[in-house]
Amino acid sequence: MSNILDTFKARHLFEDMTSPELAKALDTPLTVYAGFDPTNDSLQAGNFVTIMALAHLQRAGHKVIALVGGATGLIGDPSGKSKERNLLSAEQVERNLVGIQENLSRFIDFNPQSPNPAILVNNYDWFKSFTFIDLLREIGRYFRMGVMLSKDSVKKRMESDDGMSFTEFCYQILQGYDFYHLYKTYGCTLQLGGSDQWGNITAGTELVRRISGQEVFGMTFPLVCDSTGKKFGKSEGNAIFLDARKTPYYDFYQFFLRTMDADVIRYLKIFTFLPMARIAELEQAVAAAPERREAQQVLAEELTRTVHGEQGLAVAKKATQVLFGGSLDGLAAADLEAIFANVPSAALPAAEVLGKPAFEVIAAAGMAASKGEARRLVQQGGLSINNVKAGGLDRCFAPTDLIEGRLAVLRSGKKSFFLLRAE
RNA sequence: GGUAGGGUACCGAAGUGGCCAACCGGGGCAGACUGUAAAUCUGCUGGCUAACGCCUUCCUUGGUUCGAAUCCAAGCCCUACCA
Repeated sequence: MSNILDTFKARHLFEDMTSPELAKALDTPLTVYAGFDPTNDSLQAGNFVTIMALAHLQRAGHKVIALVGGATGLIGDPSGKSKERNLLSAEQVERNLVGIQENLSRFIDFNPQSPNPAILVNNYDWFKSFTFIDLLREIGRYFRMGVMLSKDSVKKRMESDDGMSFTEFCYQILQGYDFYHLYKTYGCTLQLGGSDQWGNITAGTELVRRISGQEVFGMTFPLVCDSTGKKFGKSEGNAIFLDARKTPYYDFYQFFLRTMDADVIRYLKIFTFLPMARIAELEQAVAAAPERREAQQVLAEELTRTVHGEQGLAVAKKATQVLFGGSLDGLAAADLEAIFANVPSAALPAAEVLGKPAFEVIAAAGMAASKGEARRLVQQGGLSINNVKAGGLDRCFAPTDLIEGRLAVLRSGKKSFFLLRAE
């Protein structure tokens, strides 16, 4: 357990800590927490680092608290945001909590029967009855204006054209109080977060110190970017979700399979529990034969298995095999239905498909946002029907394009599939 | 409350009476090259249209004008400084 910090460092999970004393403190089991934003009913790939950090700590014997920011989510964290967020409704947050715990349970053990179960808390539970007066009297007096104003997240926003509202400014007070509350209630003495959370985390450690005189710790991990500097976790502008209803098994698997060579080893360290020796082997493999994408495959498999289980992984791999294996000949409509169970699809009356120009059909089916977009796609040769390129605006749907007379697999570009049913 | 500046397409940002569906950059979507990589190059990126073209747009509402994103008035919102 004493080398948990070394593990973090070796796996790119360590950026900074509030005090070197933390290294010693980690020799005995601590209670640690990290926060998640309930902006959605599913966590995203961007949350993986936090999740993995907590999971490592739990495995090392520390007590883990996952905090869902039901209250702070109602406010919106200004860190790293150039604009104020839309506020969430309380009911929305409530719904999102359920999904988030489900996601977390894939990585972190919440089972109360376990020897060291994690717990999930919602800060709305302690903020809902807090009055403005309570806040000012009990917490506000411990916060110094100079410190608050000098936070990076505040300074940046003040300098931007949009400025900052009081609501957002107070975010650090709420997050700071979270830490105090968890310290008081559960003896929590360590908060984890991304490096963008530094200001909020220190707000907490300082509040605890001022009120109780106790030193508590904060630790941050680097924000994960790919080698071109883009924030990790988005594919073609869309977030990768852990919930299969939002991101199908296939897309989830593919997202990791498409990882760049330059990133894949680092990702293996961060996002998997594979032993470092195994990762070193894979590093060799990438250097020797990058085109085999062995490391990418392992990465995609590991994560898909963890999040979606063996069954989800099997579906994703089968689909990958079929789609990148070339022809769809010999596959029954029922097989395709199963493989594409989570792919966007639409059903149209057969009369609106057969004999109609392909671009009109894909616009009607919703694969393209407008006829103009559909036309563009077809004109530029970006549309494939059943894995065969369909060029030309005059391309029409023929009966032979429908497998068993009812199904067509449409693809735009290389990666984006759409299932069309004719009824 | 005062003063100044500002609100243009997904974002940033030109345009300041007709040549404007609106320069340019980013992003996005495709194509070529590839290893389902990166980099690079090419096309597209309001709606309808095979196309000519037509239609709806430049915060809102009115107005001036043959004609407005551009001028005027009122309103809404944002920012900075002052109070």
